[in-house]
Amino acid sequence: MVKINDVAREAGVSAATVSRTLNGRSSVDPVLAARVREAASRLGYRPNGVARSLRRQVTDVLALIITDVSNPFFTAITRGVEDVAQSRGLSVLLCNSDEDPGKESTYLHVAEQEQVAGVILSPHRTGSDVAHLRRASIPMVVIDRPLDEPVDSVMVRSREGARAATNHLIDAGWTRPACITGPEDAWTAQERLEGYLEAVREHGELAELWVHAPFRQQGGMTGAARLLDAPEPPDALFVANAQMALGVLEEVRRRGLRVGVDLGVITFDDAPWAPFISPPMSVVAQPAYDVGAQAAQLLMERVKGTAPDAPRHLWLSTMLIVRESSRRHGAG
Amino acid sequence: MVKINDVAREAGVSAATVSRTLNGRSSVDPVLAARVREAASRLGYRPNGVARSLRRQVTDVLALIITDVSNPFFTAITRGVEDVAQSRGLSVLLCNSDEDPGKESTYLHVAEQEQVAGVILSPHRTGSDVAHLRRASIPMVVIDRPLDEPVDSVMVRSREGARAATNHLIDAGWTRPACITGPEDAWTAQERLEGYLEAVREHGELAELWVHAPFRQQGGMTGAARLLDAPEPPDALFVANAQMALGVLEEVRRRGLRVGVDLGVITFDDAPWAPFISPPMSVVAQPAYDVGAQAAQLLMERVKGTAPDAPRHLWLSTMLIVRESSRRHGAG
DNA sequence: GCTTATCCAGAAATCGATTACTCACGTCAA
DNA sequence: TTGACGTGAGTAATCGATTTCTGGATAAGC
Repeated sequence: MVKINDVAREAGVSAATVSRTLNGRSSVDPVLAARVREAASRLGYRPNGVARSLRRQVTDVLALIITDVSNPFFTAITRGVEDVAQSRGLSVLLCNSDEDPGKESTYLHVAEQEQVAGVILSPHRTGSDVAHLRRASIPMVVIDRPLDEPVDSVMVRSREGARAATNHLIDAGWTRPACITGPEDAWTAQERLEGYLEAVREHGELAELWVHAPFRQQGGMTGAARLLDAPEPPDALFVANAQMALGVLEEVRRRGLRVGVDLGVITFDDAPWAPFISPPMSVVAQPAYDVGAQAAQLLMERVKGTAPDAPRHLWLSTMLIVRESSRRHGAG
Repeated sequence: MVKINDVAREAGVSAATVSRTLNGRSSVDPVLAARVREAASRLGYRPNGVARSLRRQVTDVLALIITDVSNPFFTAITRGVEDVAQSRGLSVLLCNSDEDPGKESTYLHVAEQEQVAGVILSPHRTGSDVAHLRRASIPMVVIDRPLDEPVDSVMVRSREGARAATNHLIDAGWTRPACITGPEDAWTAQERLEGYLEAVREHGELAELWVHAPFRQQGGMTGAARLLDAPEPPDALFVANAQMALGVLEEVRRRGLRVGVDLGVITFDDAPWAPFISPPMSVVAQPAYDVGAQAAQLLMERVKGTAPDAPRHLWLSTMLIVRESSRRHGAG
């Protein structure tokens, strides 16, 4: 490895001058500067980021702590974060917490230890412990779920989306809509259930049918099975995320039910495949990429110190996209 | 921030003893050790990872440089890498190069600057410049595509998979199978095209029909359009990745063609939605998660120095999964 | 009982950059 | 001509942990 002193020797100046030249923070004689630059490129000098970070007390790294990149919602968020970070010259440390408070807290430790410039966190519970980050004054932006702390956040109006989806099912003529939502301790799961319940209650007379299940394909399967095995099964399902929706489809198919005829289905998340399944899936689209990009933006401002003291809260809206799975077709 | 000296003072010992106690590399009087541990936990001491990395000359971070996390193949790889890394106490720096040599090389710089423990790279071209990493003696594992360097690699037998897929189309009764593959300069695109050509040539008499297009949904659309607009269009398509396949479906649908009747389709990558589209998509499944997990494993051995000098090359097999889209159904 | 080996804690060097401080040299104004 | 001031380069301190070096105390061996 070629170090700053090697460059200094090669250029016949001091290390300080090399540093000043390369960082441009203070003026350097053009002649020396040229010599430094020439020497640096001849030797292929690349400053040691670790040493720099230690001295400057900040790194060029953001930590992104989410539950699971495989979830298309988070995949898109990740892309959004990475794009913004990249454009600002930062890198992203990807952390999957898998809804496991232990993993989440391990990663929060890591973020602190590695002195990341900032953290984007999708907290498992509203009580996630970020005291350490706060103490280390590492800026943070929370996404997708709230946190009991005064920090910036970028959220999605889940509840409204859920309500709209459920209302749409009812308007389409389904009479027993049910909700398959995520785990009880997941805020988004609760919100979507709430939205469902609001819609159902607005219409009176309707049964309130729901189950909690893990936010995964398997969860969708078992959730659907439990609902459909009930004495009075639902005739339509509002599903709380895309991965679950695939499980629901699996179970529905296994039972030989026809989506759009025997059963209406609508789900959260406009996964890229939604238009192509049979029948095309109606969805509540979340602006996932934007959630990531905006969160990264807010974080950058905090990192640079150009943000106001008070925490900012962005609420992004969902969009109801009606395709076929939620429409009621005659059974012919 | 509480530092090692604070702990030392609190415990009434020297910083060296605190370090020794907490790292357990050398023996420390049990009484002192207990005092240190107690002090550390009372103060909530967390060693500064940057300082540690500077001294130890390695970080606890791996760089994963891929083209795009949004591609389900890479999403799964990412998960595989992250799981193994996490179990070994390392973190993953996620880098999307978007098939852009510039971005790729920027990220290789970052990896070197940040002194990552190792790099997992899906190189854009076989000539990607990793000389710097080599000079910095940062271990590396290459995935998905080869590199003109003697480094560990984990690859997929793409060509065989492509051949099997094409043979399957032919066996199913399609007479003019075509291939929609990735960009000309992408190795996997070439390999899959080669596999297609091998199969076609084995059968003699068959037309060789193919187009190159970007490995994205849009690319699949335009690729399909170009093929289908030809004077003698194909009657079956072998598509080189999942994202393109969605584009192909879009175009096919736009033209009112029926998959499985007017047109056979099979694609690379068993995306989670493949069974659920209409008709269910036949695929060549790649062991994506394993590619990531194995690569991480190999890398860990290199990092620890327990690997043999000679580079190791793992070749993982694909699996042909026949569903409906590739079968030939009567047009009635 | 004396010498040698062993063990362990503290002092100090180290990792590689950045930056506060110091000082030499020039310029300009009085 | 001299003093004040400004510019810019070098010296050395600094970031916070790890680790080598050093020396004192104890144990073992003859």
